[in-house]
Amino acid sequence: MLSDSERALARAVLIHGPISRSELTSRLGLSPPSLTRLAKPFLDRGLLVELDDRSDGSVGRPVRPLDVRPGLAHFAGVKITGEALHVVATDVRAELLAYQEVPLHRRDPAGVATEIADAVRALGVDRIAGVGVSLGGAVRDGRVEFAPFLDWTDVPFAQLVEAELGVPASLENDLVALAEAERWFGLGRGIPGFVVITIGAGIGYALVVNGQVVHSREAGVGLGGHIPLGTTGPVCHAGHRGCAEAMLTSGSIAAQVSAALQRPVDHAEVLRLAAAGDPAAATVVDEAATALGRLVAMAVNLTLQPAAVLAGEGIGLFPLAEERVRAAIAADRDPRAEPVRLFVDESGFSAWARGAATIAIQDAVDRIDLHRGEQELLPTRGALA
Amino acid sequence: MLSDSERALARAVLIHGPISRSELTSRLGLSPPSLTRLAKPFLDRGLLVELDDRSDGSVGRPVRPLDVRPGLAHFAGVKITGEALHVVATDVRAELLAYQEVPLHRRDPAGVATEIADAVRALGVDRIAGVGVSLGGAVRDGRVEFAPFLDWTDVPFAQLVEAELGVPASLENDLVALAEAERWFGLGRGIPGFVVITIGAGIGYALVVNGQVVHSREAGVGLGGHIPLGTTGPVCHAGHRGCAEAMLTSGSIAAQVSAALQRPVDHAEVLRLAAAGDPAAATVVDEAATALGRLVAMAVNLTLQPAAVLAGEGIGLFPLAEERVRAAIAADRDPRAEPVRLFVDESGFSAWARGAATIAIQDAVDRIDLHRGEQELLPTRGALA
DNA sequence: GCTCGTTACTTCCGTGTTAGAACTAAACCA
DNA sequence: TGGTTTAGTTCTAACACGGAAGTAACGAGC
Repeated sequence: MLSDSERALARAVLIHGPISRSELTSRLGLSPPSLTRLAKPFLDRGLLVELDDRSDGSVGRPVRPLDVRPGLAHFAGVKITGEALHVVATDVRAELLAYQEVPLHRRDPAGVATEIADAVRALGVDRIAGVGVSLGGAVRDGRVEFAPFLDWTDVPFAQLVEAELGVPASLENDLVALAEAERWFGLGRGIPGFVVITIGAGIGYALVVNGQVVHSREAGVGLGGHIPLGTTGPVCHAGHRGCAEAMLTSGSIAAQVSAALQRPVDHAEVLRLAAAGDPAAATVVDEAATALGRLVAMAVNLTLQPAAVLAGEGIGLFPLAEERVRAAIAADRDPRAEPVRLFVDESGFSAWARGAATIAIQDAVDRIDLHRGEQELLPTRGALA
Repeated sequence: MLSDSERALARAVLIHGPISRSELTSRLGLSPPSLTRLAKPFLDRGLLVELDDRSDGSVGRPVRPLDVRPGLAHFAGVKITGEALHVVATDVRAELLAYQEVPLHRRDPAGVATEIADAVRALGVDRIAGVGVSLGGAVRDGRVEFAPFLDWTDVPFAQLVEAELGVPASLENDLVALAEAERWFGLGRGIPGFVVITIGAGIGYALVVNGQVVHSREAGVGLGGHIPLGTTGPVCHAGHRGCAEAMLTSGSIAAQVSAALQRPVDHAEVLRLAAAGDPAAATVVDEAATALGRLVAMAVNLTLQPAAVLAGEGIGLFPLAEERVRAAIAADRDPRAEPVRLFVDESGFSAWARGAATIAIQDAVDRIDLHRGEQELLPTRGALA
């Protein structure tokens, strides 16, 4: 519906706005006349607005930056895990308006769709123009091809959610969605390539190269989890010693400390103990930090991308042992190579749902039709009611 | 000089030709009228020709495939190592016409340029339209920014070679050039993404994602070489035990077998001994094969690209222990993931020079001017004389 | 306080690229 | 011999783009 240039303009303003036309010309490689022509329909329809950004002191005519109209629409994002739904409402830039975790009672597609609809409605955010859903597994064209933790195969899940909520639903793999969020609105904004590593219940991995998330059949499989990182660590459920899963997942870290202390401790308590100086917890956290550094180093070495975004609910160990992580990266990296830029997304679980919302936002941009209808980003009135 | 569509057409015919206009429409996303219009100037100037590909049995009007005019031009490719020049002459599709290795006597830029010019002329191939030069190090815009093995810093080497030979010279990092060759004319043709791993005097690594070679400041540094692959192997010159360099380079393999046999053997002899069943050589080769498999598995896991091209002068060990390599890959890979497609370029040293020639070919395509001059791909008469 | 320079943006218009519709070309087939 | 199928061409209208020139809105300097 949008031409390539129109879509590029919409994305650039969404990601980098407020932004002047003159900066857009260099960023998009278009001439000033083209910018005027392209921006007009967006302004006419009220999708974009011109800000009155009065003189900043420099000479010349002041800029009239373009921005997305405030309050244009809201979006919902839902990450499905085996036990719960993590649900967010965001604005058009994926800024959080509300976040909630609700337990998941049913596992069948129709039941999950119903619970998603209830949870999104319960956020109490109006004017939701789209909902994004992400989960671990293989996803294509709105269908869940394969989701092991729910035991789903070839489920047309987007249309189920769409039918329940009455707004367009978008479906994506959870790691691809997270990578998209970091690329558009997150820590990776403006960086052409980076790896995304998440630690939590499992190890997640995604990759951005040349400003594009690598979509691969591989994305749903969790290949990063079994990279060998040490020879002394515990054994993961697949039988590898010292692999990423064994060294870094919350469960494995908690189990190691529990064994050392002879009492059950959970991951959060491990971090508290380590921060308080408990030697057993500190040792495990230090080992994990070294393993994380090795994983980052291998990933950036083999992808040729000298930047990494760390995220996930288990990333709390990073602040406790940042020096160890950086030392391990440096040890596995050629000193002539660029230093690795590390970005840590400490938002935990909500980062996943924010990723899902980003997918909904991206799809909404692609649905804009400048030649028809009313407020294109918004659903029919009362759809969520 | 060429528009985007013209360049896309030229590249598609070069890479996939002979190819019909109708197949080009779907490949380039253009309409039949556009194909007619775009192809005409190429045909008029004699750069492309229509083949008389008589009826293939199917119904309908027979196709008139487009192809590059036979014998349109030749290209030279030169790979510089510390001790020698590897020089090839090729046709426009980087098919080898001649190959020669000549020892390098001088190390200064002007001297190397002179020896390159002599070596290219000595090939005795006429109508050379461009020369490509590749070497290990950081390269940009025809300048060698940094080449440790020659001790060069910021040398405008392309213009030196151009002045010596009188034909356009192109300069590129050796691994990027090799990856470009595999992508356009080699084993990776038609595959959207793959990793390139070379073994020989060193370990080389390059990456193709979304049909594009990843150009990175990192490319010249050799980051793949110190990936840890085993705990039992020898120690590399940087002090890592069991890293890719220690396990896989020709020198390290020869040294291990020499130590075991108490006499000096070179890499070629190691392969002969291993093939003949010598236990010491076979053990070292098997260990190397396992390490190679681990390296491939890690690279494909972390780049999300389920294909790998293996090349380099040390790849002779692959046929001897292919099963070990594949077993090692499978062991480090999730069984749910796609099987890794392995391509082995056994052309040894000439693959490097062919990569350099590919860079010259790519640059020649970009130099085509349909609105001026005579035979654009060819240099002024007698330039090489 | 007027002009001048500077930067931002717009209007006008010519150019070049694109694809739809209709057409021609060249085969097989009944 | 005429219908069917596939390939490719011609004609033409739409349109996206940028160059040239014009307008807008500021600060600076006299």
